[in-house]
Amino acid sequence: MPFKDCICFQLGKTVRQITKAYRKEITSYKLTHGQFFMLVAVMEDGGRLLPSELSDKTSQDRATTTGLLDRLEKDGWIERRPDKNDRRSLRIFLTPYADSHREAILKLFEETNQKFLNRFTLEEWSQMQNFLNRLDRCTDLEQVY
Amino acid sequence: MPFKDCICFQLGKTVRQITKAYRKEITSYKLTHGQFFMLVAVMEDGGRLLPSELSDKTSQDRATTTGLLDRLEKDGWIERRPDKNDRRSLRIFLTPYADSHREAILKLFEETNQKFLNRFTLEEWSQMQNFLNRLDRCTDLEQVY
DNA sequence: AAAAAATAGTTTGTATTTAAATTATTTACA
DNA sequence: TGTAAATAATTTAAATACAAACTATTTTTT
Repeated sequence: MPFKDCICFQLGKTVRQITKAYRKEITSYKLTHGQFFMLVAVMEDGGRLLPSELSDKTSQDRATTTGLLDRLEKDGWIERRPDKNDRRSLRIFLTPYADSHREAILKLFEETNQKFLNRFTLEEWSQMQNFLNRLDRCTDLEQVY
Repeated sequence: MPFKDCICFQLGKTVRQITKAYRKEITSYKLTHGQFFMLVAVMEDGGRLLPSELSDKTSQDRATTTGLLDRLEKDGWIERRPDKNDRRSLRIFLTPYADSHREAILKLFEETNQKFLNRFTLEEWSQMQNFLNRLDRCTDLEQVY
């Protein structure tokens, strides 16, 4: 099997290219694509989520999430506040600045995604999601077939 | 559109998970997944490629390729030799050590990939590739529909 | 209640990724 | 020929990714 037919390579390549396309769309905000997605994940719920919940939601490592939140906080998009019931926990809040850009950012997120979706029929798209889910599920290669 | 239906998020998540599965498979070698893929790309042709050719082949940035080759060289897998015809260029060669592991590594590469392919029919697989290629091609979101 | 285990989040260290700048060399062309 | 443009590879700097270790707190178990 030639290298270019490797599933991991093909997916990786596509992700890198799509990421680049997103980057181009969000240049007006001083955000990396990782920060952009994390911010969208926060904005969608209007805040109050735990870092660990955001970590699950974005499917990213906790340490990675910490770093993204660090930079979003430093740049004035979010704020960490202690949770009242569990002193181990934090709640992530949007700053007034972020709130004032919430609509625009969620719209940009939707529109950019739509540009990709436009290339597929609904059926194709659900087929694609089915494939991806199947790959996700078979991540533990030792499982019984 | 909820965050989890975002194409970029879904692909990214799948890539992270598949990458993790590969990592588990290659633990016997002291290689990261990025180094593993680069090494496979070198081994497939038996060496002599330029860094820029490897960069194209693996769809990775040149700077990234430089870094991966640095570590492969440091760990004794490959060697950079000057190109005879163009003094700007380098040729990447496998060391005897790498050569002695070539068969095993290419086999591991094939087998791991096969474990993923097994979950799909041939038709599904070519459908998936078609989708990925379409996403690749529409990376420039401004192109005419 | 005290000890052990689990959980939330961070830190540390190394690797990867990318854009932008840099050096050295080769090619194109005026 | 000589200068400009292009090419090959690297370096730099900042961000992301992730395993492993760590602190603080809560939950479970004995």
